Amino acid sequence: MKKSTQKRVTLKQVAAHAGVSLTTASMALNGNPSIPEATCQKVFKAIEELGYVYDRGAASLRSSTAGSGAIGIIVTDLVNPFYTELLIGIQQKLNETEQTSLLGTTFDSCEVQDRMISMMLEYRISGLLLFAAPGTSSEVIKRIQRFGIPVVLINRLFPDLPCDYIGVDNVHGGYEATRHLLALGHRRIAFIGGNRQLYTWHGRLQGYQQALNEFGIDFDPELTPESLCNREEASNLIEHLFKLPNPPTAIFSYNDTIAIGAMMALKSRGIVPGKDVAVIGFDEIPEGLSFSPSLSTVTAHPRLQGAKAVELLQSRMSNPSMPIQSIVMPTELLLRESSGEHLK
Amino acid sequence: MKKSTQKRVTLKQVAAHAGVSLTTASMALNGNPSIPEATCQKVFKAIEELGYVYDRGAASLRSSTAGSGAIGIIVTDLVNPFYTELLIGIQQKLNETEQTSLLGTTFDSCEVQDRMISMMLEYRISGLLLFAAPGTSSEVIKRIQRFGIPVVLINRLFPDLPCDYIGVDNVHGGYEATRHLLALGHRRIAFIGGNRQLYTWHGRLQGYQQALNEFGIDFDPELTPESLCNREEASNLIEHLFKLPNPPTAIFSYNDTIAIGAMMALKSRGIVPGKDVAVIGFDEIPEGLSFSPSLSTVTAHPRLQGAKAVELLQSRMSNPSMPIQSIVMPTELLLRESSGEHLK
DNA sequence: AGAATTTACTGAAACGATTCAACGGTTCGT
DNA sequence: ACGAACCGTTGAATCGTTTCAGTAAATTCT
Repeated sequence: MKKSTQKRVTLKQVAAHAGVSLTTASMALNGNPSIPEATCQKVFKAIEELGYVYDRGAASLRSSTAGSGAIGIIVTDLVNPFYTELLIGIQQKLNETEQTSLLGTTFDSCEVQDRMISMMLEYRISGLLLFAAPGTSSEVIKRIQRFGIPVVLINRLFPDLPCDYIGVDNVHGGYEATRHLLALGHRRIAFIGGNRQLYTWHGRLQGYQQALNEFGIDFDPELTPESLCNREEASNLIEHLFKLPNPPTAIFSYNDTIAIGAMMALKSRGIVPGKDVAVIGFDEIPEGLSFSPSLSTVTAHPRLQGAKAVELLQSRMSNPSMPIQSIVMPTELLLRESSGEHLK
Repeated sequence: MKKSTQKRVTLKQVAAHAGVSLTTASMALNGNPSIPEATCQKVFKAIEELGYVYDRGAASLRSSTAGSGAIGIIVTDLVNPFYTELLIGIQQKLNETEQTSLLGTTFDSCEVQDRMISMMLEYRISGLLLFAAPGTSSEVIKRIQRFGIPVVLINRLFPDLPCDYIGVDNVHGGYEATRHLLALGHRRIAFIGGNRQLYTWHGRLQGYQQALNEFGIDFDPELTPESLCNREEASNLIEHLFKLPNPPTAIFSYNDTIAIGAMMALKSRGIVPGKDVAVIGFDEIPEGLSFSPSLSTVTAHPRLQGAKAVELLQSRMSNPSMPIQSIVMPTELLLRESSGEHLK
């Protein structure tokens, strides 16, 4: 019942308690080399005894150039496990370096994203990991950069915008997946899900087309239906696709979530993925492994990508004049059950 | 190539540009009713024209009682989709109310958690949603409360600690699941995974025992092996369990992640879950629906729970003297394929 | 030994907002 | 017509920290 919402202990009180000046205390706290060990000890002892906690807001007020030290993370949609995997990688890395993060989820809305960015600017983040919502204008990013805040774009590249970027090799991933299906003997291969608003979609489509070309197969637009990235939409796609007079025998899916939705829809129609129809996804989400049949996929190494994104941001933060980096991570074709065997 | 890391525009400049005093500008910004519409317009026009961004750090410096306005979220382990679901619910709610969040992931380590809490205190969060790591001492929470920061505990209740709490009815959930299995004719029912460090584990076990009692079945400690919450550990559990002279015919799993790991292990041994062995999980993660057989589970409505946790924190923040709340959400038995049919 | 440097520390001015007491001017009540 | 109440506005103090310029004592240099 004690209403002891104690007033915050300030550094001034710490200084008094330690018998030094405010300035000395501040310097001791920041490990300024001109403060001798003994004095530091006194200050830290006082901090301990009084239960002092540092006020980052006040601190970053004076040193106006640096931000609060926190880094912002904006992702579009936690519902897609790929983002969760990415976030896990990011958080693990941040834990290592003991950094704090502001998290925002846009749920694919640009307005929400704008609001989020404004908020983060108000909180004076020191850096931003941005997984841009579809339709994001490059102006939005330029605005952040104008405040001197480093930005790392994840999986979404803006032409003509000087900005660090990390992504995966969508073209090669799409190429490898499609090529594998072609090598298995498939000739009607669909590329399903995702949409042309997505930067990654274009790359994966390009790889798909490249492989088709190599095998001298004509591109059939009917086999590349677009969709949002959820299971329900994927189900509709399958519905539509298997009503065609000449349905596909293999499916390369924009991502794993869609692949799983598609496989569920196939199964409910009595079509066995991995046997009647080959399926390959993209991303590598954990669910792909537990699904029957287990999902063959082009892995983007999402956790590693998250970790690398943090590393990139950190090097940018510690060295603002470093040349712009564009990291394209190699993809890897992960063959499991859903891609099936060679056609007889 | 413009090195135009422009200096931050301050409210003072805005005031000058609008032809009013700093005080007036501040009040206009905060919607103080004593500022007439016309003046507000002038100020907002100036804000627009100068590209002013509010500095929350500076603002929260003066009004020392309130924090920065951001709320902290600490979860243990994003790898378990349950937490992701919870986080989705939290983020959706926060988006509605346009609040910013600091996210920390402890990966089940108390030291990391301590560090995270300290950080969040330094950033002066206005409230904390805490999914406490196993082994967390109640002292840690008391410390936060001493700073006058509202805390909402999720799924982990500390006896004798006056603190808001939201969780699910573990006992009833465990009871219903077990009872259902008993009603199907099962008599060897295992309760697998989780461990006694977890508050929720005890509740679920209690419900399990209660149901067994009701059917006059002796509790067999061999049927309640503990484990960490991941698929590999679940697999080991199955390995061990099905080496017993008298293996179980039904499994009630501490959570869905373990249930899925267990079912994968069963399948790889040629045992068909939903037919040879009944399985029921707890939580309701999306993966449970795509798995074959689809996972019967006790849903904790994770997204709703996340949303409600935010609501609870918000009411506490707006009304600090409100009596302590303990919200226990009802569970619901979600019957799908894995629980099977009545034994012949 | 006297000057120059170093060492250990400090006072005071920032940083960008909030907030309180106070201002002159209009309107109201009686 | 006089004081009270109100309105729109403002100057100045304040929050907790950093940082610059400066000081007095101790050490080094020549």
